[in-house]
Amino acid sequence: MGIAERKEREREMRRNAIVDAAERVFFANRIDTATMDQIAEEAELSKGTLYLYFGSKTDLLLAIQDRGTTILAGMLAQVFAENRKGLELIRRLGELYFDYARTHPNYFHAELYCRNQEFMEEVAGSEQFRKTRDRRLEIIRYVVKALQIGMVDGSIRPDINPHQVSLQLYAGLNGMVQMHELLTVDRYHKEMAEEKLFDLDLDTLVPNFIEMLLCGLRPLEPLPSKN
Amino acid sequence: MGIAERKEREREMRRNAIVDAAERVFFANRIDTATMDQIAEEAELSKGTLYLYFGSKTDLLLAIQDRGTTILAGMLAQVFAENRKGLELIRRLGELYFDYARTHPNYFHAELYCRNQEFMEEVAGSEQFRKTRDRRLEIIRYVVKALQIGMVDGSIRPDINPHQVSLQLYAGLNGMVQMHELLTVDRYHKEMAEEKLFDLDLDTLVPNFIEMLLCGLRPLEPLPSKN
Amino acid sequence: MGIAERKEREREMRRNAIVDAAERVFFANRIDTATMDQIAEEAELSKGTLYLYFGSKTDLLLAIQDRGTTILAGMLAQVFAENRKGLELIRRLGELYFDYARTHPNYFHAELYCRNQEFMEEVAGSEQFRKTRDRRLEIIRYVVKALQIGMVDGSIRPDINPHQVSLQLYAGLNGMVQMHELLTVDRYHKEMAEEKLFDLDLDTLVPNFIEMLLCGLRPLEPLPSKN
Amino acid sequence: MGIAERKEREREMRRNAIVDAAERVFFANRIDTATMDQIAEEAELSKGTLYLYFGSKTDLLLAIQDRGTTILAGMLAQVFAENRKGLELIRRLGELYFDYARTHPNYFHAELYCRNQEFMEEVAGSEQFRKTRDRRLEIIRYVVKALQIGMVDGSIRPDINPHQVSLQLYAGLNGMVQMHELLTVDRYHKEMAEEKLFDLDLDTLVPNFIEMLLCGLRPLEPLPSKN
DNA sequence: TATGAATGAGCCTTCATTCAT
DNA sequence: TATGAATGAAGGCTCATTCAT
Repeated sequence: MGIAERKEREREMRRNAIVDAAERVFFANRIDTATMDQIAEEAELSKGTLYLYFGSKTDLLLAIQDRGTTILAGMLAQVFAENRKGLELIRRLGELYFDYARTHPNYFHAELYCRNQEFMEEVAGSEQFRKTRDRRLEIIRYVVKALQIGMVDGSIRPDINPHQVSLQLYAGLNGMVQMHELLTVDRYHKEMAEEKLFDLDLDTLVPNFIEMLLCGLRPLEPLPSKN
Repeated sequence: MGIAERKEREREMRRNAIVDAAERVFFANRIDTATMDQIAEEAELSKGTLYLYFGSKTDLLLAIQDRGTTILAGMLAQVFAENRKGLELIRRLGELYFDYARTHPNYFHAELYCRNQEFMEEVAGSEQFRKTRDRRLEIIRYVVKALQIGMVDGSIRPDINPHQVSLQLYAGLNGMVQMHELLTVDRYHKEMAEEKLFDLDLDTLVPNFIEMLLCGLRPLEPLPSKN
Repeated sequence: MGIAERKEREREMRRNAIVDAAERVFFANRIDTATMDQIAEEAELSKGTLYLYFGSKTDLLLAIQDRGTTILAGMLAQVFAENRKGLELIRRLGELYFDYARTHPNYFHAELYCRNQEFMEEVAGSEQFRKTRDRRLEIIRYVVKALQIGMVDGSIRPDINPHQVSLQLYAGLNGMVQMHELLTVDRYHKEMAEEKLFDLDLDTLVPNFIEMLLCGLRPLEPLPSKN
Repeated sequence: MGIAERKEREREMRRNAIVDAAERVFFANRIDTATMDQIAEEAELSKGTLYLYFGSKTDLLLAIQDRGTTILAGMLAQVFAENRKGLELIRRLGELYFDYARTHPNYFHAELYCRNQEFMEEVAGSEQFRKTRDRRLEIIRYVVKALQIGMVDGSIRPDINPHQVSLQLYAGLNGMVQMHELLTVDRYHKEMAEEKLFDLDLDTLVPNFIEMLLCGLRPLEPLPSKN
């Protein structure tokens, strides 16, 4: 018994070590220039061994993405521990997503890298992909859950489709955070921000956007209650 | 004189013919699998000639993106011809952006393909890039303009920073439309939509999102006016 | 003693089981695409164990070839049980070789696969190879034997060198049967046969060839006997 | 005009130079161990250039085979210049095939290497292959032609199917020459020959075999000559 | 201006074999 | 005896870009 378990444990550790090495390589430079040779060297393992644990370079990237998503899911899960109104939960989820993007820029960046038709077409069918996709859906389910809570406690309009809106919030916020990343990191957008082509405040850009989104969720008529 | 002009005209035509060919190739399959050989053959030109007109394969892609942006700018410009309130202009701009994505999926897709750190890092410094970037800013300036109009005519809250908000609207809507594209095209998201993992209506997803954004732009207190 | 014997017996059984598995894998697709991993899985054994019984992948193939040759030898041996003239024996041996190729195409094919300089160079020196080679010689000795019988009973020219001729018959027939296999199996030759590039009858091709060979074995002057 | 021709000529020369280099590499060691890197180095050309002229390593091998077949065809063609009876033509064709195998062992060896199901399956469909195959058929057509001549001039039985018999002669002789090559070159068969396991005379082995084949072609009735 | 032959670095993946346990 | 994780060399092929003509 113990022996099988130990083997399993060791295998898992090695798997993790490989992902660690892959992260270092993928994150060191541009993701698309990383090579399996580099990763093998970084992991102090032969290239063949890499393929013992991961079917392809892409699977490795997917595993990294998975780590990121797991971290994010962990952050979001805690929100529900506190007792809050639905709208407030939504705000917190949004803020945490932004926090995540800033505290784990590499993971966030890796996700962006993978989120395009070309990449997905290549990946479709991989086992690793299915796993990653499912974990991804979890994230959105948190939003659905928060919306439903809000619809019940009255902090959110009761006439919305929580599935539809969760996706809108997720997609919209994602676009905003992605833009924020580009403005922060990228030479081109940096210019735009710094050269004052536009008058921007990078610190409030995303939080304000979240507030903007929340406006659309609030119950339409606070007036009747006034009566 | 005439000679120089004719030469210039001819050069421009050939340039266009090359971009035409590049489009056909890039759009025929996955963008990332297109090769300069294919483009040269499609253009019935030698590979060397391609490099006489475009510094790199990337520049070619940028030129295509530029075409798309030009089309979009043309669509948006017309909005201002009509006499509307600022908020209404914003709505129209949003709707047109969505229209654009649906009626020119290839151009839209090309833009998405280019909007990532890896690609931009590679492109930075290219002449073509500067041109494309500027045209891109034009788009956002339309939003700024509409916001300013609205701030004056009272249809939009006066206490916003139009630069900041224009970017929020642009980025947020972009994220939403990108998601819409994935849901429409991609197997993975298609599943999500069709298998009813989520209860979605792809036709109203984006329009409703636009309305949600507008909520945040409306003047805060319609109440006083009621009194 | 009993223990040592049992162990030996068990070892032999396992060895056979491995060859069984190897056959299934080698014969399932193209011989050259089979891998030791596949064989190990098919044998429900670890790869390491395979190497406990066979020194190399090639040895495994050699063992398979050996099986084929053993089958063939068994078929040929029976010919001598019947009481026939030498020339008739030769005819029967030829026919049986053809029968063998048709009834055991996989074994025959494996032999062809191994019968080339490249393969043999790699194999030379292996124990398994020596064994296979010897069994192969057995086959030719049957031909020698039949020739000698015929030289005595007058059905075959007495002025031949039976060693030399046995090899000629073996090699010539082998070339013919190999061609027959290609014409039957291979797309390219199939074309040739079917598209009537050549007017061929695959059923009589080999038998007629055998008769052609027999012509050269018959005593030169049937005339004197006429007197 | 002249310019296009010169280019074409240069291209052909380079193509030839590449095949030259490929020959040197393929023939230096075992055919199956040659690599494109080696060939590129030998040709003092980049690997990429190789692929400009040949679609694959296999095509290169096919081109070499083609050279061999062309040489053989050239040798055989001359036979018909002389005025001979059909049977004599057949004998000459057989002798020349053997000559070819001895004077161009590398080409002959290359052909043997390619003549197996595995290789052909891989090659099927290649342009180069079609060319090679056609040239190969030419060879057999010479045999058909000689047979037909013999059937007319009475030196060959008139009741044969020349297509069928040509293939039998070709295949049979090929098997014999292949065996001769193995006996000459290969360690294993060499042993057999030298250790007197068999009493063989390598010099007469093939010629005698040809005579044996001819026996089957002669008109059935030498009887009339008795009159 | 136009050509297209040449480049050559680079890349992912495969697999027979070994060896510590 | 049996395992299976690890090896690592090998290998065919691609393609953006250059440059002599």
